[in-house]
Amino acid sequence: MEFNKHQSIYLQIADFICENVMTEKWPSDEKISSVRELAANMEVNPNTVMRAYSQLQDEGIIYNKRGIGYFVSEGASKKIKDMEKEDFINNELPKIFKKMKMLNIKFSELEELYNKTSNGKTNIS
Amino acid sequence: MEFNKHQSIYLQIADFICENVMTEKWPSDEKISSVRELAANMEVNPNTVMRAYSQLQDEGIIYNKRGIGYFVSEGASKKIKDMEKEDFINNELPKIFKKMKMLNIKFSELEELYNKTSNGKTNIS
Amino acid sequence: MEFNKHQSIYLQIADFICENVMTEKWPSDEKISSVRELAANMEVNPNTVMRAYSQLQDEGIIYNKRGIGYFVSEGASKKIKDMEKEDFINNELPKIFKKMKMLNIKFSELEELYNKTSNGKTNIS
Amino acid sequence: MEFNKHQSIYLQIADFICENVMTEKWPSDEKISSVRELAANMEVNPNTVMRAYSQLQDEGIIYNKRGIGYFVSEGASKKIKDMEKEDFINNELPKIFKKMKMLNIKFSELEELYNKTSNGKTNIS
DNA sequence: GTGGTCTAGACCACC
DNA sequence: GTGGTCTAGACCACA
Repeated sequence: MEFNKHQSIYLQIADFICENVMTEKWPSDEKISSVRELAANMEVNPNTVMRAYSQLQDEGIIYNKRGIGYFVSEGASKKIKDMEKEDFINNELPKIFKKMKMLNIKFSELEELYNKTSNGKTNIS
Repeated sequence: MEFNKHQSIYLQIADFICENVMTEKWPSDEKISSVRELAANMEVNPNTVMRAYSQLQDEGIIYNKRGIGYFVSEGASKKIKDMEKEDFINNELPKIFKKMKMLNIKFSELEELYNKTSNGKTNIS
Repeated sequence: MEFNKHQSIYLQIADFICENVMTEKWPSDEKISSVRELAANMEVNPNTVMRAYSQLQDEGIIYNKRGIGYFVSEGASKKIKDMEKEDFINNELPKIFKKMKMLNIKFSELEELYNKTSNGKTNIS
Repeated sequence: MEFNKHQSIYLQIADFICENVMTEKWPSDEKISSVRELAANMEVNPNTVMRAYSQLQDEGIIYNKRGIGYFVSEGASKKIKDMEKEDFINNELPKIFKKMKMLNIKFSELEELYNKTSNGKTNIS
């Protein structure tokens, strides 16, 4: 895994896990990789993975069975989706729209770009 | 000036300058505040301002006349706009669209939100 | 390490590193001294070393693994050589030749001097 | 006049004057531009020109007649030539040769480059 | 342990 | 007056 240098690694790992949970690639009550295993895969210090897991546990996304490992919480997928959606609409979108105005990007251009990126992936729908 | 604690001060100063240059509030060849002066205004250490100035000089946004001060470069406004636009389209938008898909937000919803935020500013005036 | 007073210390440190990289005394992906360690060795403030490292990182000569340290970039040796060679041929040589003309030094004299300095090192060994 | 940003302006002005003296474009006992005049031409602070003149006066390259102006000293041309030649041979050349070795530039390449730059300018001689 | 940022204060060369 | 560099020492986030 490659890391963006402008964000801490543990947050990027947490995001990576969230994505897998949200898309239900890792469904509820599934055991996720052990700290050491994931650390080895990602070529990262186990402490760093641990920190990501702790944070997700605090947020209720995953839970821990002592001596066994970490598991995806019931309803975690929906929970993440709701949180992210709220953040997206209330915090991110306003910034995006503001930036578009500053850069003189019209909404119609956005539509064009959206259609371009969608093509080839979402045929027929 | 108030600073966001999640980004370094010198970068926020650089952004602040970029905004003034981009909007041409500070036109080409205009002298900008001296290091010490800006530092005093912002209640910040001169070294911190210096760091912002140095970076902007490296990027060609401002230039220095020795013993006199820093000045806005020719064409800096356009340069910043181009850089930001490129970054927006190539880096930010793909992330946004990806997120929208994950969150099942349709483009039509985006349009709605856009129109909402635009109202009150662009109507009748 | 002793520093020349006509050039800033951080630049001399950067040059020192470049030399070690160029001659491949420090090969690719080798970890270089930590900021504090080098600062202690050179009896210099860590900030000063940091500044040298930052600049070299901007130039792509070294890279950073967070929390671990700085490493020599892939191909840095060749990169430095190319940069220096280009500078030598395009910027330094023209000045040298111009000076020679002004001082009425013929190319044959240069050759003589070159052979003199080479002697003692390349003869018989 | 355009100034190199890596050397102080007053030194570049001094060099400029030396060149004119050395090539005898400005012969002995010729009056040179007044401080103000040169400063205006070069778009530079008069203090900066003054500093260059002072240094050249200290070195005996020019002399001052109070109330009248600065003049080129007797034998200044030869004097400069001798100083520069000595410096060139004893200080600059060794550095140049050292650099050539580091960059694997052979003397024959130097010869080639020399012949290239000389052509077109020194025809027939 | 690592780097990264910031402060306070100093000194210098230069304009 | 301007910028540029350096020091000493602090604090923080991160691995």
